[in-house]
Amino acid sequence: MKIASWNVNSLNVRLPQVLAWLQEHRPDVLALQETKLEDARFPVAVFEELGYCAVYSGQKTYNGVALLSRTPLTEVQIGIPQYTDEQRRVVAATLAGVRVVCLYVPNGQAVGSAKYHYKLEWLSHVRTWLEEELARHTRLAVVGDLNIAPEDRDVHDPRRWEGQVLVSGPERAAFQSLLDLGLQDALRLSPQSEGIFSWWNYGALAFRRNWGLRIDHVLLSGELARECRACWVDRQPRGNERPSDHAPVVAEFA
DNA sequence: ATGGTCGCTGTGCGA
Repeated sequence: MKIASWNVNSLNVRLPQVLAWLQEHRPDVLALQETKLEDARFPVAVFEELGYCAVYSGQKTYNGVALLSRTPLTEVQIGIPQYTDEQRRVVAATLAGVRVVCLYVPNGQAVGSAKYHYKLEWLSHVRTWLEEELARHTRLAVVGDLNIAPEDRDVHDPRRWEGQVLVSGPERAAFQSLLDLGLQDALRLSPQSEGIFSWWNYGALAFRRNWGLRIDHVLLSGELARECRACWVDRQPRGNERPSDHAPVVAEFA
């Protein structure tokens, strides 16, 4: 079993890259964020040709999430239950006995801004919901663009970033509160080299010099964490022509 | 080095 997540920053632009990546890596499930596509425009048929079914929740211009799976998706959940949010940022489904929650956490723009407060409120609603999801599903994976670099080692230049959005204390506390539910950061389950990031600013030098942040994550329930054999960031697509600013994160299971 | 770039829109905004 292989679970992957990728913020594609427009599925319309990135579709050829996503198709190529799916064919090369054949994950059982790929979670997408920032599809920026209304549901009527989601390219279901193209994915079906590759053997993937899809569930999606999108909107024009902003946000948009999807799950692509090689096996049928059941118990589909769009959005956070009991939290009204017009922004399309959440889709969850069950496949092959695994519950997968795909999140596109708000960016937050700047510490103290209205969008920052929305981010923290949104995360607290996610936490409440995931607590219930964990009670219902012992095999749970929470994946996506969480827009939080949880530790200084997830930041290329921690001093420069100190206190900024994506690394601020309240955001990191919100991330920790998800771990406190009993979720584990898959990438940190085994020893890692330094400088593993999943996002690099657009611009000629950022990726080449590895000026990045690790803000895309795979979080696993205890049962799935025990089955996890490896977790890595695939930097290859970030070097494509017209890349997304994010790279895929992949977790492999026994 | 967090926009010096993108994507989508529409002459600006969000990331």
